[in-house]
Amino acid sequence: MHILIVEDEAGIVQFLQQGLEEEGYTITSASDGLKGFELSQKENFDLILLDWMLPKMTGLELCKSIRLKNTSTPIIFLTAKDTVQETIEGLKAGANDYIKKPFSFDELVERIKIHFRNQNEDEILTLGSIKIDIPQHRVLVNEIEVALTQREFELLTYLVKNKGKVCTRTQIIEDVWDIHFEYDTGVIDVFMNAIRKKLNLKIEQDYIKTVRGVGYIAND
Amino acid sequence: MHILIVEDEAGIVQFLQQGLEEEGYTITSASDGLKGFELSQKENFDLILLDWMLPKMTGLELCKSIRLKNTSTPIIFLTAKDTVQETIEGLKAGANDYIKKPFSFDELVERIKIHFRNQNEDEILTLGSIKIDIPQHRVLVNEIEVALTQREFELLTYLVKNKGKVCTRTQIIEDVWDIHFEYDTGVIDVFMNAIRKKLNLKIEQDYIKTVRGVGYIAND
DNA sequence: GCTATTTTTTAAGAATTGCTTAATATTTTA
DNA sequence: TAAAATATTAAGCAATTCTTAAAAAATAGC
Repeated sequence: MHILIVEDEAGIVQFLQQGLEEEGYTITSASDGLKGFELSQKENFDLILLDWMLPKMTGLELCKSIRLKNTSTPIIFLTAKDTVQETIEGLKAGANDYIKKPFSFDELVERIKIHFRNQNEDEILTLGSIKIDIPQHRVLVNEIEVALTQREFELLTYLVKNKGKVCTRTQIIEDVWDIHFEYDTGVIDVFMNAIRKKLNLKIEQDYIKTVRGVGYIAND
Repeated sequence: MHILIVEDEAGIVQFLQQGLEEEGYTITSASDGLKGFELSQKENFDLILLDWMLPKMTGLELCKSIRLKNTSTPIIFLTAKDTVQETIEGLKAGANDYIKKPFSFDELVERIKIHFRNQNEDEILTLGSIKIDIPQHRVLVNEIEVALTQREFELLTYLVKNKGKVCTRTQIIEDVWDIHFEYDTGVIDVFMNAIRKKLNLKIEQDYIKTVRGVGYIAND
């Protein structure tokens, strides 16, 4: 789990980083709002911790900017601005939680955990007769194991997690390949082909359909 | 959106119920932990508000019990137990937020809204008996799927998004085809024809009308 | 630390699908 | 009724996707 900390006071960053790394998180930090924004666009973070008062761009502006592009990554404010009005303003900007300084580190950790709780809940995904066992990293078709490589597994899992929704090629490149710039390539096609072959799916009638000009969609 | 309030002080229940109903929520309340548990199992609530000190079963026990069966419904504690230890205990029991009394009603509302934010992401447009499911990229006429190509889908969606307004040929070429110079062609006609055929629309009386000399208009 | 193996990516031709044009038919309006 | 606008159809062309093979990169074994 990768957390972005945007905070200008080095002492607080150090304290948070050390504590959260001990909890098993990977930390990246930015010392001003602009750097924070750039980082948030370049990488996929699982959660973002935000101070309010920041150089170059306030936490509030940063929060709103992030939300324009991405509505799902949890954002937690961690700030000395402690009035009810400010809290409400922060939440309205799209934050998921608002913690006032001084705060308890243990409470922060608990409040972070909330957002990761239901993530590995779906440990076994299904798509028709296909079972994806995430902890065991295995894929079964009609109870018979099929060996997939890492990327194949990730792509399939991504499609199944978004079952019923079209996944665009851009989204797939962003979320599965973690590439955040225009990238014209045929990798997706190659991997889709490999998955279909290994899982023995026919293009026309089967679980993963091509949506021409857009991407792919999984459906039982 | 249906909210369950489990709280024994009638005054608080009344205050919450009235305020939240004004916000457009449907409220059901229980005055002790046991009733709260039974209700939570009988009905599907979208969110649960929980006091800690309750007759028959404490909020903490109730929270844990609910979580044994259901991990997704958001639970918010609303309690006078205000120490860090208690907060952590509440969150560890599976709650999604922990608000201390006395609290600001406006902040409570904002914190409730957080949990409903990403719900109306699934955009479904309608035009009479036609449904356009954007995330699924599907079009249904009387619940029967009709296969449209990408351009057909975009054109139809554009017209339906501008339901009730005339879309001029120039606007359509600009917004759907992304062509920003004078362009004299019959493409639009060809696609309108294809859409009408596939959706089985009659020209004269149906949902998409031709506005001679201008463009087209959609209306239920 | 080098080699063998597996996995990922690139690239290129084949197949498919859908877009556009153009030619013709029909409808509307003056 | 003639002229203009829209509807309809079919065919060539363009773009996307599929498939395969081989190169590049990463991983594992010795």
